[in-house]
Amino acid sequence: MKRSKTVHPAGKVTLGMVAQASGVSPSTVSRILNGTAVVSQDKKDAVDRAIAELGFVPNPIARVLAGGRSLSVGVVTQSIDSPYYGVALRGIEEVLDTVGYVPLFASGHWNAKEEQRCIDTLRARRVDGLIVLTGRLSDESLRKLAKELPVVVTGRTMKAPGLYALNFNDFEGARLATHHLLTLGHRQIAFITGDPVHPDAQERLRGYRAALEAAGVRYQPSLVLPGLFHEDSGLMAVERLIDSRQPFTAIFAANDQMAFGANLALHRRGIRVPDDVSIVGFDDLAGAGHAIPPLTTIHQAGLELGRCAAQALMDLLADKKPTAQLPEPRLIIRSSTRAL
Amino acid sequence: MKRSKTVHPAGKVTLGMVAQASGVSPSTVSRILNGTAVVSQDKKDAVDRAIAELGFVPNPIARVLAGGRSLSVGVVTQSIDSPYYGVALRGIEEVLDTVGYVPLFASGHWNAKEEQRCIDTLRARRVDGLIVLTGRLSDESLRKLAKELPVVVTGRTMKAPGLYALNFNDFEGARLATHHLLTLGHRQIAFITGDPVHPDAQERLRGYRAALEAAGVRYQPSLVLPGLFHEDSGLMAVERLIDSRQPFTAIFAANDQMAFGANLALHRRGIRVPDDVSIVGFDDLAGAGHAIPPLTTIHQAGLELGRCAAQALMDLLADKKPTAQLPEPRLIIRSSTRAL
DNA sequence: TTGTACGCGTTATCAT
DNA sequence: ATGATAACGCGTACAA
Repeated sequence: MKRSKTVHPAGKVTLGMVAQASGVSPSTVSRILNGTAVVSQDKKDAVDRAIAELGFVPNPIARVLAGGRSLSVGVVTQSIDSPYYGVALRGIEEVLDTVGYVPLFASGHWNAKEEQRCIDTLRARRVDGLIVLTGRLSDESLRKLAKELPVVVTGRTMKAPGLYALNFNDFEGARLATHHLLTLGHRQIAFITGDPVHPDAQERLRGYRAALEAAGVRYQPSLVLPGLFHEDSGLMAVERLIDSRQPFTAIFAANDQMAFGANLALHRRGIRVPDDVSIVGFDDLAGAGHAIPPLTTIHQAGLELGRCAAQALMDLLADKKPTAQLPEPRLIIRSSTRAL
Repeated sequence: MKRSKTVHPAGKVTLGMVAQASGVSPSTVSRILNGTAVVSQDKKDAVDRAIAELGFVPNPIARVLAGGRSLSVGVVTQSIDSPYYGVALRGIEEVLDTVGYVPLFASGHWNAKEEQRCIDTLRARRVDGLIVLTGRLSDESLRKLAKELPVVVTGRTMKAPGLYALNFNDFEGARLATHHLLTLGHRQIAFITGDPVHPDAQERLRGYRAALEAAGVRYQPSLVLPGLFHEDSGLMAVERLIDSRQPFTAIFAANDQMAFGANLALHRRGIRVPDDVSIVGFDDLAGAGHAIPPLTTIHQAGLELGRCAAQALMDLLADKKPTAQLPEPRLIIRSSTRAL
């Protein structure tokens, strides 16, 4: 058996060469490649063979310039190294890969202007669709965008033609977390909020209050501390809380990073977790299970988020109605909480 | 004052239109855009004005098809959500952004075949250069690759035309870590290795042994536990160590993730850190400072790695000799180590 | 069902 | 210094 020639990695072999080698016209090759029209079986076989022989790989650049699909989708994330969105990117990559699509990532850094720039760059590269992971863009600009190309957005609830929104049930997650603490007998539960400009942060606060109310526990504003979703803000919040001499037996942090910070603040003051105070986080980051103590938290499947978003976008691109749904938040009980 | 027209995000305005509007030929516009040749000031002014008026944005797709630069560079990382390489990606993004380049990320999952696929995909998209973050590709294939386009590779030491290699001093980092423990009076220092197929892992083992030797402490194979660079392997290594009843007062883990796992294993057995045993990690991940206790570790600037790699590639692309150098490893003393 | 001819937006080459 | 022209590799009317 003769082996076929070495595949040229950069794709020096052109569609035209394939056409020539198989004795058909370039259009026919193109049609076979894209399934644009019916082609007789024998020509198709000849072309397939030529493609294999020559190691032909379509040039995506030429393809898109000629008006075809780029088989790429733009992903606007906030920070390429975000501990939470990172796994979502992996989920996206995973499903795109199975259908021959390629993700193009760009970071908006929680800044509407930058996000818009990312989108412009991505569109200039002719992505077929766009996934926007949360961010600060207005619903309005997203709506407009969706008129130009399919868009999947996470972290909000909205409806628009050409757009699919995927949102977590932050309210329910926070309710679950607080309810867990309540069940353990805690009554003085501090809450470290996220940056209030995030709708998520507001929803989580609502969930906290709802759980309190349902249990007949009075809501105490002095127990809610402003946070910014990062470790240091959680740490400082707890230091302030301790200094305020406001008694508390548990802390619910609006995300794991702040829970880690809170945990450290407690540790520094010699307060034991969970013996003296319980902590629950939110997100279930990769590190949560290996923290000391392992953190009880709300699992917010980032991986699922990515997968669902990608799947929904593929549906949109195929003119199918997306049906992907995020799983409901789940309480993961580990070792940072215990009965009073 | 009349405002200029709304910028068309997708770039419907073409170079040809700009040429027409400013009364010059397309070639002249192109020349001005790329600085390819000298153009008279008045024509340049006219063109610049037209560009601004029309909100013209060059189409990168057409640009590259026509044989120009794509102003994009491919980055093959191992996992898009790697806690360590993630920040390197940020570093890359950061410097590319300042010079108008765009990164295209692809994940090789520590698999030479997949890495090669990534490279092919990236090259098909006509990236101007390539950054390969460590990985399993052979030096040989990298060398060949570098003949086709500029390549920057991290995690190995090699020289080849068109290629620039950037490597950490893993040996010195490990030596530093071990030496720190030795200085604190520890003599029975366990070492959790990384996956031995990584050259890094071998270097770190060498550094550990060298420090021991320099201090006149006997190397005990029973104190070195195989690990796989992730938390669970660190955890299991320590469980095995404890069960072996081999006495030890300190642990040096070849990366932070394994150190976290080790820490958890100790915690589960009621062994206190650093009171009973000291731990030092390697990498200085984002979470290391907020671990309980905050982890003493070797700082291996991932951000710098990314920045240097990007800078070196930009140099290569500009036909300049890259000079970027990684900073030497630094010992970060936090709270997981203490004198015996 | 298949082929021809043209266009996508830009850059390189060759004139001038 | 500037312009005309021909690629770049593919998709798609349109014609056959």
